[in-house]
Amino acid sequence: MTIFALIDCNNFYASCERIFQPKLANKPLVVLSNNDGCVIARSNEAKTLGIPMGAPYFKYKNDLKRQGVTVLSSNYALYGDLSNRVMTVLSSFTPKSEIYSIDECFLDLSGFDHLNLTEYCQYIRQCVFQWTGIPVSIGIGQTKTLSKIANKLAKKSQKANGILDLNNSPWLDTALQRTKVNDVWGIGRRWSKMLKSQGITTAYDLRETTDGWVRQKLGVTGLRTVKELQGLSCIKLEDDPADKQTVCISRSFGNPLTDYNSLKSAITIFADMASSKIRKYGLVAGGINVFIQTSPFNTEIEQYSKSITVGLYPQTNNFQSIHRAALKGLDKTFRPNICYKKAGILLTDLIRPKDAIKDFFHPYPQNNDQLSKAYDDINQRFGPGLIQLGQVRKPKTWYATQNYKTPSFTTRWDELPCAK
DNA sequence: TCTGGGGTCCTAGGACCC
DNA sequence: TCTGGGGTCCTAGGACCC
Repeated sequence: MTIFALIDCNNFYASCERIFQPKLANKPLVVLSNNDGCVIARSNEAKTLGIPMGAPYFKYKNDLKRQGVTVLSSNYALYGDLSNRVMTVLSSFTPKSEIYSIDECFLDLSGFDHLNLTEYCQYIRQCVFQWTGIPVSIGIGQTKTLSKIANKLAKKSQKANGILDLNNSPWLDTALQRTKVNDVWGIGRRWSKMLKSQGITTAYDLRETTDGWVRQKLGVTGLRTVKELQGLSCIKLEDDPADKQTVCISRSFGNPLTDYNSLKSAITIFADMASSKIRKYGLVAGGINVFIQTSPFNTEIEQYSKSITVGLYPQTNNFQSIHRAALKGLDKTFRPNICYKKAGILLTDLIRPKDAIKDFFHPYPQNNDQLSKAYDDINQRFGPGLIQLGQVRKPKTWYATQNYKTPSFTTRWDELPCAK
């Protein structure tokens, strides 16, 4: 029998910001998305004030000010670094673990049941807090889905003190009854709406449905979720993460773009970022998808959205080849006199170069050639974007400022915190 | 004025094969 | 008038996750 623990960092981005600004402790705090567009993280105090997830900042700006909420732009360098630290600590407690997202990690606790799991997890929790400053909650269950539910309840309950073990627990049914169906991992907005219309409102109700009905209404994915609720583990621990299949770089523009050259400049930067990313993974791409679109929120203007795929053959991660293909894609999607609000590129069909089909007439897939490597090294050493292909480095006019960003405390020498 | 970014998996339908 | 059966591959779109 398997036993899973799900460790989830409490209000992760907000907690990261508080480490270096202790004065923010116990005060309402929100973190905004790129371009300071909308709220993507909230401290408990901000949640209590009723600020919803995804709230557009411009609509809530005055509210937030009035209520004394601290507003910060997102600082991914900081969050990424602290995430690595938390994951490193967690991986030392069990031989098998899976990093599930920037702030979540599954541990396989099978074989640990001679211990009191609540006490063991309490110890893990204390270590993580002491060594990284990040508070976490831990849920334990016989399947990943049940450990998710346990985690959610552990966060809510004062009594739980951050840990809830639903493995062989007499409280399992009660826990499922107290979990709304839309809070079940794998049940999103559409499905919960449909389920509620059928009188299925809790995780407990969902667990009691018949297989055939679920299979018909929710497909094999939904059936898997129901089986997991029943205690049958269907979603395994992925402790050896598979290579990525796609890598995407996209941004919304602070100010919409209409001219070809601005768009070209943006797409060039996206292509550079994406190719650099797959070089880091040691992968080559077999295709690139370029997409540009207007704002779906602006109903006044003509809507336009277009994406196009350009094949890369032989597969490559060379920055010039990917740049060339990206611009070819842009030429095919671009139409003049349109207000573009968002653009991006997607590198697809990613493979390891050794897995490429050998071709008598074409060279071996290009992987980390000297020029690309020099390019990465320079940008790594002097800061991203120092050199760019085919354009003079200039301010990104299309990128609105992040007005409330804290320093990259842990990843840049010139932004280290200073003790006075 | 101002609404994130990056992923995965599944399914349905069309093109094409023998 | 009558028009098989079985399969693969690809793509677009829809669902979900954080």
